[in-house]
Amino acid sequence: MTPPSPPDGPALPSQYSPAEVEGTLYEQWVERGYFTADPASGKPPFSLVIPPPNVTGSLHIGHALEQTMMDALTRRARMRGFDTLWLPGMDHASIAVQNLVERQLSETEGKGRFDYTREEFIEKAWDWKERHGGQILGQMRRLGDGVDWSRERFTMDDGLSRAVQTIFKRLYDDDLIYRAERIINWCPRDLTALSDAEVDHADEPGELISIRYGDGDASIVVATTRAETMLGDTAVAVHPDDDRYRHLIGTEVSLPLTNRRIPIVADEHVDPSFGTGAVKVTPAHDPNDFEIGRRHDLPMPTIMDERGVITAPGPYAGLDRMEARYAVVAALREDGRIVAEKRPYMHAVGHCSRCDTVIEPRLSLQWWVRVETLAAAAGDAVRDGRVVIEPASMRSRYFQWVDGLRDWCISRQLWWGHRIPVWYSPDGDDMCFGPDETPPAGWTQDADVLDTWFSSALWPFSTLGWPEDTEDLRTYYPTTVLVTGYDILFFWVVRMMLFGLYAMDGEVPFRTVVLHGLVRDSSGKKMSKSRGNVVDPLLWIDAYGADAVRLSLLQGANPGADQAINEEWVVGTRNFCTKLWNATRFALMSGATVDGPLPEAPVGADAWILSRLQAVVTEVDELYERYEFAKIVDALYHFAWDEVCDWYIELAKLTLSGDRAGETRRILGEVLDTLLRLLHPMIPFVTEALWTALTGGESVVIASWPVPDTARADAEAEAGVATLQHVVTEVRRFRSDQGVKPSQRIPATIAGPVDEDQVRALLRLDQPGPDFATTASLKLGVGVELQFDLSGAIDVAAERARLTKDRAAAEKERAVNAGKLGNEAFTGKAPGAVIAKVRDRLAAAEAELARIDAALAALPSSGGA
RNA sequence: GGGCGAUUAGCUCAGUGGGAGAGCACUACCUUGACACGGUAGGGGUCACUGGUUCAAUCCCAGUAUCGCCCACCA
Repeated sequence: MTPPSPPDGPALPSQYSPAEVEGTLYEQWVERGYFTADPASGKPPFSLVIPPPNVTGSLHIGHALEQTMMDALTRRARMRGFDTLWLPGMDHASIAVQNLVERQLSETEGKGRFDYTREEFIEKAWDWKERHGGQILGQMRRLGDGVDWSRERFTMDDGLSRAVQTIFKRLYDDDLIYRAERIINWCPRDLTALSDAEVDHADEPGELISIRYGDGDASIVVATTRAETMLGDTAVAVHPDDDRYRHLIGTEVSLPLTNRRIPIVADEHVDPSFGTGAVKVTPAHDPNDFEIGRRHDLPMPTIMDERGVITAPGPYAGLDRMEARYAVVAALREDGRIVAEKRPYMHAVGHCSRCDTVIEPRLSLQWWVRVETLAAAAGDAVRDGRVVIEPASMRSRYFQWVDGLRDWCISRQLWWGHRIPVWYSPDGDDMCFGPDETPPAGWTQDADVLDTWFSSALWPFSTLGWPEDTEDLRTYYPTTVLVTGYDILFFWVVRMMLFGLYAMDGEVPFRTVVLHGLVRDSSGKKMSKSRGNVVDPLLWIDAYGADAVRLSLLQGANPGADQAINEEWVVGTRNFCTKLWNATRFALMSGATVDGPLPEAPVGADAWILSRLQAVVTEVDELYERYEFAKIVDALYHFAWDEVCDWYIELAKLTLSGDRAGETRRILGEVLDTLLRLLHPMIPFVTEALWTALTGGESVVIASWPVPDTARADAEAEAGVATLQHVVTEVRRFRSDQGVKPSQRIPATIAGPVDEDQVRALLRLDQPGPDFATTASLKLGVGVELQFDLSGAIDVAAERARLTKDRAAAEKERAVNAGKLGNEAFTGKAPGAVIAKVRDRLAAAEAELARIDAALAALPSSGGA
């Protein structure tokens, strides 16, 4: 018998090689325009923007996870008939790029940033961007990201720059952007202000120094962790109700090491129970002290420059702040001023999230976004469900951020970035200008640039053409879904909410936010360069294929939860791809067909697998709605491997040579066709190769997403296969216990409600011959009985041990359920369904006991028999 | 200092008020014509601890311990 030749399509090599499979597929997809959105298509839109990676970055494992999730969502949506836009692009990464370029210039030309004009430096930065930036874009192609390259954007391209300037002016005109002198977080290394979000706090051992200010009755003891700041003290504050100091309020003390006299003021902010209850006040170098200074109209001398070098006149001028700290403490000690020193003193210290330098609070004139009304709108949009955050457990984190938001410092003393669109007249008047306006001659533009996150916050609409009223903007905004890590909820998500609602007249930037966790190494540690435990996903892609990397990441992607990954798991998913490969090869060899109607009334395993197939499609759809990627992988993995490969294909081998072979060929084709389409969003390459080979179709990328045919649900067929599986498994276990090799054929009789041919084939049981003599029998719980001629002694001891073990389990089951039914509290209060279930289980356990007892009694009494 | 989450098999993690699960790892057997990147069978867990609620708790509540994360202007 020769099977019909397979349908047209690329021939399938016998070995799965990821590199060969993935080869040119991606470029082919791009060339064919599969990933290009078409607002004129008439299809409903499905849109999402990529969280723009830094232009400096390369693909790391976290990107790989995030992008695979997005790719899966996008590909599925496309298959479901949506006009799908996944918009790619990059962020200009203001500080990161500037630091890189500075370092490069210092290495290659031995010059610093200020050896260049601003224009020259920016030119160098663009140069760098063109030459070295965007490495990640090529890596995204390796991963298989189906993004619309025709719509790629960059946060500093012309359109986005217009968007930045436009919204700045609008906010400025609405009095939502203002300039003010306040204490900001200053990085003495990067020489710029930072927002609160760009400061990382860490508990560190420092020192707490208690210092006596003034002398005798008029003295007061204060404590500080930053002794050098005393040079800028302009007061000592105590609580107004503090009896210890009430008499001193309004008097002055002399500030040690200087000859200044400073007042003692009363301020509610002071906590009388902490320390001595007296606080030194350095208004220019501490946020609290600044507020106290404002309330009491204190002078606010700045005592160090932007690099953290002391400028206060005197012996400490010129010292770095840390050197000054030691020098000041030493001098105070010599002066007998130090009352106590606590060392180490653990306290939180702020660090620059970019360069880890200790932040210096600094009085500085900066630009701010007034967030109160914007944040209220952003909170409401989630509260009233216009934006859904998944998983729901992350919502509290969102509210924690958005409800406690303080004004956002947006100016940065950098060169690379969007320059603040405010100009100053020679007289010092300032005015904001929009992109199409020209400032008067002689006016000069503000020197600062904007926080990188300012432009990122516009990403969901600036990339679609805003402020122009474009077809893309009308079609794809609000975007359908945003996929990002929970660690970026504050930096990015909150800010997109602020600006999206503001710029788009209250329309949200995205309907659903899907937050994924962080990828950790195999021992659960956060990956970081300094730990040296980062893995380069490209190495794994080279070794095992993009599909394997993608699937192993999705396999661990439980909503909002961090996950660990290691190479073994990538190997595991590669093996799964191989399994699919071989299953498809089998189908092709067996003449599986994919065209024409399915058989109306298939029987046996054919009916069963169609029933299971439609159930799996339904399950996968439901899981996608909840973004449960790990569970989708689990469902498909087990369906493919356990049900399709281990059972259906094995059973199909029988029917393929029977008189209903045509039906099986068609259903085998249907099952694999559907399975490959279900898997395609997650493992696009191997499914493309297999699906085109199987079906001869153009591409699975544009194939339709499976629709569950609930009419194929067949409880009877499922029960039939369940019985078969039970019988086969039990007999295999018996054979294994008896040490009978799988290859050894055994004559046997089979009686009961099960397909005898299937049992014989799967278990290698021959028809009983004329000299058949029963040496062992198995009576199974499903009403099936088999008798074997093992032509020799069976291992009675092994069989007795097995049965005894089973009996113990059955007895325990019987006792537990009988106990429950004998408990009036249970029968009186438990729901009827639960009681019925317990009754059933008791009956089953009793039957099982009877079966085992009979089997035990039937065993020969001695081991030798 | 607040807040949140976690603790289930050797590892990484699902899970549910009523029979403890998966993957990997492990053991034994098997070159059965899709696949040894495979097949079959198997071993392994007082579901962190202590109390409480309930007919019934791995699941709900309280407390304890350990770990993790987020927030924070107590000098």
